[in-house]
Amino acid sequence: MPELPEVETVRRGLAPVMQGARFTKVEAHRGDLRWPLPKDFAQRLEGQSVEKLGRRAKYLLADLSSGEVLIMHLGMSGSFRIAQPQGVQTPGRYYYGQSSHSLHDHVVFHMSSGARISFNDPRRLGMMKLVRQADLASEPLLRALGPEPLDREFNSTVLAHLCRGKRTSLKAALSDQRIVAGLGNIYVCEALHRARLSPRRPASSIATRSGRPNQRADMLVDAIKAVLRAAIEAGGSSLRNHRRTDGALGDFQHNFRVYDRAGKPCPRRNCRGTIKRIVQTGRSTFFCPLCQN
DNA sequence: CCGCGGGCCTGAGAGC
DNA sequence: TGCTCTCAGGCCCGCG
Repeated sequence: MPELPEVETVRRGLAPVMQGARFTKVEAHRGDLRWPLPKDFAQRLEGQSVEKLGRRAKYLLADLSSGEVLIMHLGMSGSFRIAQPQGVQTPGRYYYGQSSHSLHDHVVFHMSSGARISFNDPRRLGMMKLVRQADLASEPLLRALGPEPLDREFNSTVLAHLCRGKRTSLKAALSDQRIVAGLGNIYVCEALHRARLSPRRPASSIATRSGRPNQRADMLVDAIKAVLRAAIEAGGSSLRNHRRTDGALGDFQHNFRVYDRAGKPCPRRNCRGTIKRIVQTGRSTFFCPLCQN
């Protein structure tokens, strides 16, 4: 499921009930996620409080009072749902007892804030891992990640430099977490359409031979930032599994310009093209062959 | 270094 | 109704 906007939506939902709260009880119903949970997973969390819930790329990072960091990834189908205890009922929320815990709720956090947080992941391609804070910089999952696209430091100079000399396609380059961290199949397609760039174009073509950004690089960076901001604003995109932590759907899927719109007219003003689906590096790419060059 | 394909999993939807 | 096939928002690994 989740790309940067979905993960950020989840982070914003979880932060109010996790930050400053303590794990009073942790249930690991299934430990065989993408990688097995450590045997002492629950014990290492129980009693610890969450000092901060952050995000890096598509990873959620909970800084714990123990000096460890809980790294969480939603894989393709992971989601978190918050249930509030009876007594602090808010309309539209799920409550204890109303849906106790369902088939794919593999991990459940009970927090001192009163919230019960369930991690649901049908395909079990998600993961959780505990590492020492001091080891975070050398953590293999995070070490090679490229810049955060919404940070100031992500600009056309940086992107052009990273794409310099790359003969691989723009689509593949933007999907590569080492070049820019957090984009996935949807937002790469959407950003390229907004930037009017063909997904088939060589990545190197956004840079001059010496690695300086050209106009295409400027367009692309603006498009990436714009689409991610808009998607976060909309609470992410709900196709199959993504939900906000209160169970509500995200809204951004209604704003897709190309993703999953093969055969439909290009939404760009005055463009008479038809959205096409092709396969690149084993994944569907959607684009308008007329206005994306 | 690079691209590609396979693998990890389950479930939804299409077609027969 | 039920079977089979394909595909899905991610990412790691090994091959050539």
